[in-house]
Amino acid sequence: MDNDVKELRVAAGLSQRELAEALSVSRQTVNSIETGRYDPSLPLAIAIARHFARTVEEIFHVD
Amino acid sequence: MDNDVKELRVAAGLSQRELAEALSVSRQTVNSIETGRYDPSLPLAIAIARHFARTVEEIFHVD
DNA sequence: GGTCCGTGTCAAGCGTGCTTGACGTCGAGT
DNA sequence: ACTCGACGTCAAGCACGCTTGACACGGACC
Repeated sequence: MDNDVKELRVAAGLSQRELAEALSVSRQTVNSIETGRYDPSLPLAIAIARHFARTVEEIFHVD
Repeated sequence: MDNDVKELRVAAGLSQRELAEALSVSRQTVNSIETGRYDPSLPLAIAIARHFARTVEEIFHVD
C-alpha cells in the first residue's frame, strides 16, 4: 500500500500539522501515513479522500 | 460506519465462508464486518470493493 | 548566534483488526 | 431423530492504528 497523501497535501499548500487538524488526528499520524509507516484505518482513509475530493482508490494503491 | 457487504454477498450467492476464502481472511472476519463488530482494515476494504466491482465509498458509509 | 516552523522519528500505552479453535442455534434434507 | 451447512458469538493471542510527549535536524528569518 502506497499513497499520494503527501503530494496532495503539498499541492494544497498544507503542512502536516494543518492537515492533521483538518482530519482531527495527530501530526504523527499524518506523518506515519505519508512515510508509509502504516496504513490509515478505513474511516480515516475515507476522511482523507473526502478532504481532497478523491476516491479512496485514487489515493491509496495496493502494491 | 455501516456497510453493504452482507447484501452484496447474498446477492452474489456466496456464503460467509466462500467470501472469506475469496478474500483470504477468516470467516469470523467477514462475519464481524457484516455484523458491525468492527471496520475492516484499508487493504481489506479495498479488496472487498474490488471483489464486488464497486468503490470503497459505495460499500462503506460513515454514519 | 538565536528562534521559529516543518519534518522525521522514538517510546509507551491503549484500543482495534484479525487469527485459530470452539460452541450453540437454526433450517433443510434424509 | 439425525446430520449438515450457515451463521452468530466467545476467548486468547498477536500485530497494527493512533495517541501524547519528546528529541533532533534543516531552512528561513531576525
